[in-house]
Amino acid sequence: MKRNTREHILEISLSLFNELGEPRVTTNQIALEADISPGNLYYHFRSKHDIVLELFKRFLAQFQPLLEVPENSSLEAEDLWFQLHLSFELKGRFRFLYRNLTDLAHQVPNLGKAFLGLLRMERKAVRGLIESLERQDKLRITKNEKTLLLNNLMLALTYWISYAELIDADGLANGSVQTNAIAGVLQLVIPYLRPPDRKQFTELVQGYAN
Amino acid sequence: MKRNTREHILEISLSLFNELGEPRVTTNQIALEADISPGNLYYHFRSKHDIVLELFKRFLAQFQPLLEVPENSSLEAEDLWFQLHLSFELKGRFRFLYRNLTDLAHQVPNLGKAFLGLLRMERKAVRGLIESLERQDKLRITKNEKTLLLNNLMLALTYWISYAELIDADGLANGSVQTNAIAGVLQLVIPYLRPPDRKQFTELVQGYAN
DNA sequence: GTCTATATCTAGATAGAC
DNA sequence: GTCTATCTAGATATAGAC
Repeated sequence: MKRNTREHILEISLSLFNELGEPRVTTNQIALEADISPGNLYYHFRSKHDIVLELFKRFLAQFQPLLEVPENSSLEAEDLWFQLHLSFELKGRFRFLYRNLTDLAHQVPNLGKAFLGLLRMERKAVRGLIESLERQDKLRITKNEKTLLLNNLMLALTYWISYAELIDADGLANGSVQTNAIAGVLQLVIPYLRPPDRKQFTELVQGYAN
Repeated sequence: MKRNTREHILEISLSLFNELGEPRVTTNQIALEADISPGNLYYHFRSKHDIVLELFKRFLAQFQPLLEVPENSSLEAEDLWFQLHLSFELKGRFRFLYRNLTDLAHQVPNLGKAFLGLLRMERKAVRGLIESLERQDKLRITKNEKTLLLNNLMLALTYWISYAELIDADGLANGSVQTNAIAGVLQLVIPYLRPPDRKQFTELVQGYAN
C-alpha cells in the first residue's frame, strides 16, 4: 500500500490546491480528505513544500513532451489547435501552480527557478513554431513585431486560465475556458499570417470562440 | 499625529506588500518597519484585511478617473500611450493587488467582488476606446475579432506587470517594465488599424520597445 | 495615541506506540 | 505504514497601563 497512499495524497492535494488555492489548504485538511492521519501524511512527505514540488515535477514531466515540436512538419491550423488544446488542458489540471506564480516561487524553495526554466523552454518552443511558419512562408513578421508577439503569446499561455477562473469560476468545468484560451492565442497570430492561412485560421477560431 | 500614523502604516504596508507579497508580510513586521508597536497598529486598523482593503480603495480612487475616457476626442497614438503609461504606472505602485488576484479575492472579504467590478469597468472603457477608433474610421474590426481582442487586451492590462516581475525582478525599478507593457498592449491593436494610423502607432511602439 | 505584555489560535511538523 | 498525541513556532489580535 506504500505507493498507493503516496499517490492518493498527491491526488487529493492537487484537487484541493486547485479548488481552494494552495495557501488555504492545510496538511491536516489533506490528511482528513485522504482518510489518513496527519502523522501518516508526514511519513510519506517531509513537508507541504515537498508535496507542491512533487506535483510540479509531475506537471513538468507531462508538459515537456508537448514542447518538443517536430521541426519541419507542415503545421496546419488543426495541428496547432490540437497542441494548444493538450497544453491548456494540462495547465488546467495543475492550475494552482499558475494561479500563485509569484508567491509560490517565493515560498517553495527551488520552485521559482524551475518555473522560470519552464517558461524559457516554452518561449523557445513558441518561437520555434513561429519561425517554422515563417520558413514555410505562411507567416511574415518583422524582428521587432516577433518579440512583441512572443511576449503577448507567453502572457496568454501563462495567465489565460487564471484570468478566466477569476472572471467565471465555473467555466473550467465545461471546457469553455480552454476553448476561449485557444481562440485567444490563435487570434494573436492571425494578423501575421498570409491570406490563405489567415483564412483557414480565422474560420477555425470563429468556429470555436463563443 | 493620528492621521499621520495611519498614513504611515499604509505607506509601509504598501511597500512591504509590493516587495515581499502580502501573504509573507506580518502585522508585526509592518509595525516594526513603521517604528510603532503592534498594539498601536491595531489601534489604527482592526485587522490586516482592513489595511489591504484601504489600500485597494486608494488604488480604486486613483484608477477610476483614468477610465473616464473623453468620448469624442480624436485619440491620437500619443494620447493612448500617455493613458497607458499612467495606468501601468499606477498598477505598478499597487502591484501586490495584481500579483495574488485569486488568492486575495478569496481571503479578504469583499475584495473579490470589488475587483471584478473594477475589471468590468476597465473592459468597458477599453471597448469604448476601440469603438471610438472605429467611429473615426481609424480601426476596422469584426464583432468576433473585437471580443477576442478585448480578451487579449484585458489579459495584458491585468497581468503584464506580474509577468514582467516574474521574468525580471529588477525591471520595475528602471521603468522598462512599464514601457514594454505599453508596447505590448499597443501592438495588440495595431493589426486592426488602417494604414495611416497603423504606421503612426508602429513607429511609436518601435521607438519604445526594447 | 502609544506602549508592553500576553492571550489565542492555527499551521506545520515530530515522537513513540502499535 | 499507520495512528494518537503533542510540540513548536509564528501570526493575529487584545488588555490594560501610561
